[in-house]
Amino acid sequence: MPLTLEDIAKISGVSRSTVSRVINHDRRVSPSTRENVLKVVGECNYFPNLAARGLASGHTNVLGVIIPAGVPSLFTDPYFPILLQGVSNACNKQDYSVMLSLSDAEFEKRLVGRVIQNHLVDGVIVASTLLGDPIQSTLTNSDLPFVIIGRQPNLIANVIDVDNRQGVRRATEYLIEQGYTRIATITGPLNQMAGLDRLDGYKSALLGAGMTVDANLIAEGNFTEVGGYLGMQTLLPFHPDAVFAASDVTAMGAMRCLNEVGLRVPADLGLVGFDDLPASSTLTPPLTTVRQPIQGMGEAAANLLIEAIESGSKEHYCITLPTELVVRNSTARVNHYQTING
Amino acid sequence: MPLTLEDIAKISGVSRSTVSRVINHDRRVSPSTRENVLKVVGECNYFPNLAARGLASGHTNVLGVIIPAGVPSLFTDPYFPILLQGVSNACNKQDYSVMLSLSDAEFEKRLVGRVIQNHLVDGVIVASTLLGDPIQSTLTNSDLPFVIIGRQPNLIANVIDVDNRQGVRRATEYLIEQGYTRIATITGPLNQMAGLDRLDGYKSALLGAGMTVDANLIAEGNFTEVGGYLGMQTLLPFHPDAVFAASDVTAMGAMRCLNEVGLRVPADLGLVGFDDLPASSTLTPPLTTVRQPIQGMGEAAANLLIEAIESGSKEHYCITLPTELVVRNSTARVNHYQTING
DNA sequence: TCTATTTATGAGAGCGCTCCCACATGGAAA
DNA sequence: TTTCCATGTGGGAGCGCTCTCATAAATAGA
Repeated sequence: MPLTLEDIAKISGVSRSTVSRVINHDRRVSPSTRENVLKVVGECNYFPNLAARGLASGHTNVLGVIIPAGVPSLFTDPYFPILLQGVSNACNKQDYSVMLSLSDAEFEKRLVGRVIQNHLVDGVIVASTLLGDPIQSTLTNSDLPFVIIGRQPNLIANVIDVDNRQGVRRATEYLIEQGYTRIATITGPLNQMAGLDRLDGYKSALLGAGMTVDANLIAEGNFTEVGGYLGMQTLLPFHPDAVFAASDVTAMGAMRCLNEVGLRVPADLGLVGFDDLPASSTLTPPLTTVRQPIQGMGEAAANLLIEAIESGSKEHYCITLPTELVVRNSTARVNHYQTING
Repeated sequence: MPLTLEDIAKISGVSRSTVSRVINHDRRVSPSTRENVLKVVGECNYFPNLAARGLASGHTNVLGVIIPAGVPSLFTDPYFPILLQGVSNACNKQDYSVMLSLSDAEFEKRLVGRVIQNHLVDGVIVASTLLGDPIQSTLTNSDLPFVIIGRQPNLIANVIDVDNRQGVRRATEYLIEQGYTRIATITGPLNQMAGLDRLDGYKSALLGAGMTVDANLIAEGNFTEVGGYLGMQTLLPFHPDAVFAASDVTAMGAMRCLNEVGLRVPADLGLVGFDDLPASSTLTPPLTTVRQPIQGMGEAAANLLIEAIESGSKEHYCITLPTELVVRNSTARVNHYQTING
């Protein structure tokens, strides 16, 4: 039988209220009493019953993380584990716990209702939503605080995002500066804002440099390895000399395709990814990529949500984290002039 | 303000107790009353407050999933997402929720104590433990039901495992049957039982076939891509003609290394993995591998845990799921005789 | 018909906590 | 001295459920 507040109070020779104040960091306790109580709490290995606390106080110190069904990259892209680790780290630091809700299509609605309504969580983080996902309106209509990762059009909410458009634009500009002229892209899923924004960044860089956007050089992918592989296959007949892949995993798929047909990166084609996954620096060749702080996004989302919960403020914040172009060997353009004449 | 049991009772014209019985599937309610109450519950979109339920009943219908710190493959191997999806599916079906505890090293002890002690979860699933991880004894000493994925020596507990040894033995035997004679392995981390068991299966197949175990043909890996890459590098000087990689991701790393030095799979080397990840069938060449039902393990763990929680039984079950050798092109041994003379 | 048994429902206590209010102190201000 | 407020502490109510027990109604057995 675990100890209760009452037990700790009795042992420390104070009242239940005082112990409650101590464990909730209430200032109105004398230092000596506090110290004494904390000692007993430590010795008895006491942990408050969160159900009771939740019932009495109306909050549980639990954040929900919802990953909607129908995200094809869930099983192949380390994006989600890394994001979860970020959320988890931020929560650990602030004594929050993480409730994970991986909905499968079948239970999606029931699940979301349950998570939102049953008062188990103080707020939710939605990782990766599809455009027009009903979860957005469900959450907006509830009065549960929430944070969405990845901006959504027309949605006033707490949003953590990364500057997809600018990051991709910079990467594409870099390819242009390197002298590539037939720059293709394998996009992300175009039912996600991140996919659209990255495509947009690619286009705007080309247009900004006075180049034209060639629909033949745009292949739709879905952030998966297989998507990258297939996308590269459809691009091949149009002879691109560089490819921007909308995620590192996509780039890996593209690379596999290139290996198969005997094309070399970067000798025959330049390749740029997006994410900067841990694995990307050890690819052959190491991948030039747009780094986004995935773990940082998880942390930021958790922190913003906790802030919203604890302040009770109805303000909405939209935090856009910067990206950074990481240049590696996959875009080390061979200087043909030198090669031919050297 | 959300509705309470009391509200539903008032609206339906019955007592709180009756509504409680209805939502808890208690048989002792007349069909007409039940139907009536259910209608009101549906119309009002009522969900019970889980904190209150938890407090009153002592259980929360929440399972904890603990992934200990220090698992290097967490971010690179889709094993964990797939496992989580399995757990999640089984939980969704039985109205349980999943509490995820990704401990980082810093907070590990506190976190585990909190999860176990604070009565937020009815039981925990430990995914992947390192040998001698103190979490085992912590859990054994608590009286919280738990299930460990992956057997542990000298641990009497609920265990879900896969027949690593037999699966690998079969795969290695297959390599022997194919005529490979210098069969190497890149192991998993040898501080995990799965790593040891797979190595053991490899050795036993060789010995069983009257072959010798050559320490030069054993490279230690850690289930990561980089581990596979480095492992392959250390094996190369000893000229293996086939490699069993202890995970598919490890095999991918090995393949990258082979590509770099210009060795071809399967022409120059046979390669076998373990897992059968979704991506493995689309590699070039498609990977021969030992399939383990990762999602099934997650489901089995959740089901076993829920069973243990609801029965209150102190019995321990050890469920070992079967593996299956999936033969693909990465072990399509070239028939040299035919090649030379054909 | 009357009691024994079953079945359906309601009332009350209490799970372990938080939060509000009441109450003692002990100085500082009047 | 009295009045005031700040500070520290204790007591009580009550969060929304579940669970045990009591009671009412319906059925069965004598």
